[in-house]
Amino acid sequence: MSSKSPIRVLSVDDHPLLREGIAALVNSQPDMALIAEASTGAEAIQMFSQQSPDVTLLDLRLPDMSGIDVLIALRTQFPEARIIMLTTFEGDVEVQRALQAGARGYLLKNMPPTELLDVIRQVYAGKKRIPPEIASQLLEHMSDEVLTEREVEVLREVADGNRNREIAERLFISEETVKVHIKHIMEKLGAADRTQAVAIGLRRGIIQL
Amino acid sequence: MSSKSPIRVLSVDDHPLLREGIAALVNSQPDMALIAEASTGAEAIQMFSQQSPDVTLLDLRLPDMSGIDVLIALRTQFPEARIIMLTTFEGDVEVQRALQAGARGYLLKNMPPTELLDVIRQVYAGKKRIPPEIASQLLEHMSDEVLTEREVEVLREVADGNRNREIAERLFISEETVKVHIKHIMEKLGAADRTQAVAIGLRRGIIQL
DNA sequence: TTTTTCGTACCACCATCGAGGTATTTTCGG
DNA sequence: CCGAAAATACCTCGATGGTGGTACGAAAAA
Repeated sequence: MSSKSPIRVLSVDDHPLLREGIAALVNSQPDMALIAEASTGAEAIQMFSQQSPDVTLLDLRLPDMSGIDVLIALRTQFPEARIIMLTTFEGDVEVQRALQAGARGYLLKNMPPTELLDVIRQVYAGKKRIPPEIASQLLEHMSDEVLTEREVEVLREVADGNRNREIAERLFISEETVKVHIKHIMEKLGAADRTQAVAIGLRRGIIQL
Repeated sequence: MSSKSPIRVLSVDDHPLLREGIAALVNSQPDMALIAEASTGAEAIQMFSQQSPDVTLLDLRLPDMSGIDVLIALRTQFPEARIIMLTTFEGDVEVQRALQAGARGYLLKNMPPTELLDVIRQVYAGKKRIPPEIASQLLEHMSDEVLTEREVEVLREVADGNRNREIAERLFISEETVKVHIKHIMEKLGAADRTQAVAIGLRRGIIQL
């Protein structure tokens, strides 16, 4: 066992302090080695290409692009990439999209370090690992209908405080169509009005502030 | 200089990985020493009482209570406590409340480590230190009128998707009064309608999801 | 190919919201 | 003790939002 080569880990996060913590943790394990770090999506893709890490820890929020997009880019170029998403929040939509895009793990940043090490080893061994609290939250909205692209777009406009007429102008559609979209959004999210739809959309990670 | 006793630092954060990063960073400095850590507000207060740190790094979001409340509790018991708030977000209201409650510094977690070290030294030396980007954001809303307790309460109800009549029932006031409150809220926040008021309230940290 | 989903659009109708104004009581700081 | 601010309440009225129903073309899935 001690002769095996260590698990080569790439850490992608825009918080230097957190990267520092991950580095200390990973390097303290005899069977792991942090081989590279990145703080942006572009850097992440470059580093991955150069280093071909065994396991990649990927933050969901990066300065230049969404972690999901990095995930998709990496999995497209390197289908066998083993990637664990790391995030502060628990919007179920983000989790769902990450898993669909091929993430092998999904961790909250406030989890105990042993949990992270455990997940790294499991994912390296080819398994998938999602903590129970995230899995259950995911199941809760499993049967929910998903908003379409257009609906998300409209919801964003609503969150900006635009009136139906303004949204219509901005999206080059009629006010009536906007109403239909909003009706569907409220039905799908179980919201009583547009305001609650925005609140739910934010809580579930469908839109961002 | 080398004979001086080091700056004794207490780190309070519910993210073990981040604490690990802070520990590594602080302990790498010859003039600093991390003497204790805490992951909850209660722990933080206990640790502070026991250790009397020179500088305390305090996360804004803790599992048991708000970082602001911890800050207030500490400053009440120990008026000379030198506390630096550390957070992921930039709601100006949080910053303002923290500074009013006597925080000596306010840092975002994605800042470079040298910045943190710098602030620790400055605060230890008795100075206040708020990074320019936070200060400017604060100034932007300096002249804004502040929402009253009641208005915040109403805004929370609005965010939950309640209609005016429902809010009236829940708060035991008339629907007309609710309208007046909402009118004032929109005026103060510069919102076009209730929905945008909620979005702004969330962005500025006036209400939480 | 047929069926379903999505986006588009229109209509009528009622509920709700928001603007504008006035007024009373309480509370709090000067 | 007085003035300002806050919370309460009522009124009117025009603007906006949300419900229900129908419809059609395109694209995607079956």
